[in-house]
Amino acid sequence: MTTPRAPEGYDPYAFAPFAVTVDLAVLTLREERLHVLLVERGQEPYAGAWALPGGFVLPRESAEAAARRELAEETGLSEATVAGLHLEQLRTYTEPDRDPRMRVVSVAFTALVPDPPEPRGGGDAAQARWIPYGTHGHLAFDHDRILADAHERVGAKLEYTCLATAFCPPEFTLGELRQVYETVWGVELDRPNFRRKVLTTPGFVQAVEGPPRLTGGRGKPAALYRAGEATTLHPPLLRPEGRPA
Amino acid sequence: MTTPRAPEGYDPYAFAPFAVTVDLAVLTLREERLHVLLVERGQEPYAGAWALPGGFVLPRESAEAAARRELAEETGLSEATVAGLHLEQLRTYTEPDRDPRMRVVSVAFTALVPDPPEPRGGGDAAQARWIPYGTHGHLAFDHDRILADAHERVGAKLEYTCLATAFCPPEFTLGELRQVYETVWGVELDRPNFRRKVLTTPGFVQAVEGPPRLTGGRGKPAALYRAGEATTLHPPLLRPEGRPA
DNA sequence: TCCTTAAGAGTCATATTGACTATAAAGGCT
DNA sequence: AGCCTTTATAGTCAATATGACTCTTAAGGA
Repeated sequence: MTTPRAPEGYDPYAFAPFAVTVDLAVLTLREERLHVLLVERGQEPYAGAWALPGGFVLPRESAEAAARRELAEETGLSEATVAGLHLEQLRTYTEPDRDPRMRVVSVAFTALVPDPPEPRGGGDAAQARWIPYGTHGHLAFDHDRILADAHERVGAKLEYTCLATAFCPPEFTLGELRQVYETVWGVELDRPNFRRKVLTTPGFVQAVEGPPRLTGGRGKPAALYRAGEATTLHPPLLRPEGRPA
Repeated sequence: MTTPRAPEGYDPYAFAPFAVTVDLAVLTLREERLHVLLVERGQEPYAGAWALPGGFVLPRESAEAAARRELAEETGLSEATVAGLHLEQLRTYTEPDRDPRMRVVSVAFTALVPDPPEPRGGGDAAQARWIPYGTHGHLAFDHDRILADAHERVGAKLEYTCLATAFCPPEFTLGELRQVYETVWGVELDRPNFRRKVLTTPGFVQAVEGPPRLTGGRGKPAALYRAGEATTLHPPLLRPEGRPA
């Protein structure tokens, strides 16, 4: 009846103080596999377990700023580089017992990184490493859930946005772009059909002028493309089989 | 350098306490228009302005539980009814100055309500009302942004999920379902094509047996349907014109 | 030189959509 | 009663988009 209603009637005793953190699901492609940046915990609880990188939101900082700061710290990338990366709020995790020590609300972000650098080991006893997605056991806290949510979200957004280019360097081949879809979705796509779809979607990619070709390894050299101005795909590029689960 | 890293090294002085609230964008359809549930603020700041309903998250409560509790309080619907409504986390708003008094992080939710009841006036001086979307002026705090984000999200999810049925009562006609799309998107849809799409999408709706028809007003009586078991639409039901903006 | 790998150009059948036409079945009016 | 308006529902047809393939080109490796 007299439960506090916000934003009227701020009573200093009407709310409990919460700690607010950010957790990052940092994804990248290495050697045709999806990898996640994980840190090994040095302290209890969950000492020795792997966890998503993250940290406290500072008193005068937004969650997004905190996430970018942590991302730079954990990956060793410069602030300027990190400023250009795709970083997106995923969801906020608020279960009262998600941290056994105290009430912590965590704003989770998904970050996509092309060309992953080796992470610098954390200043503490913890190490940070790129781990192939799915090969880590159970993560600390509710990070299994966060990571699964991130993977699902990224997979879904590949269908109807141009997100895939965020996994690629500034210039890329259509083969590399197709690899993104195949790796995240775990399926094989038909090359000619994928090519047709990408090239006929206005604004998805734009051809790079100049030396029109580049050879990476085996096979015929491929043309290079840059990300276009479009952000959404209409019509979408749907996964095979239909169901997005 | 020695910025606190979570989840290791919890230092009680390493983080500032935040207040955590929920804000609700409660949407419904009344008389072929999209309406949003707003409360009038009785106190400073923004006294007299309209705002989204919301309130503090209690010490042992998840944000989702807080949102459902607030939703029941503001709409006057029973807890059992509210338990069945579509409630979905939208995004978390964390700008340091979003509340001029103190640091408040707000987890925003979108709720969809069929058959809207008149809201009960709040216990305080504030009143709660259904307002046609777009006819409210500027809302308090960053609630303009939250409401716009909610509208955009709902519009996008209509394309590739079965969300539209959440706006409808348990049994509805295809005309009512089409109204949802037309109202949220602000477009007119071709009746026969819409019908074909809905009926050929497996699991979107299921025909109601028994008295196969019901008359609401003018025109030929329409058959009744219930929401099906499907949650996603494959292929999606895209907005006309392409662009989702 | 031959084999393998991948890019890139096409073809063809099918599936899905968008634009329309037509009929049916109600209520409101005159 | 007779007509007009409104909405539901059944179809048709052409334009698109997609999925499954084939074929050629241009590398690298053995």
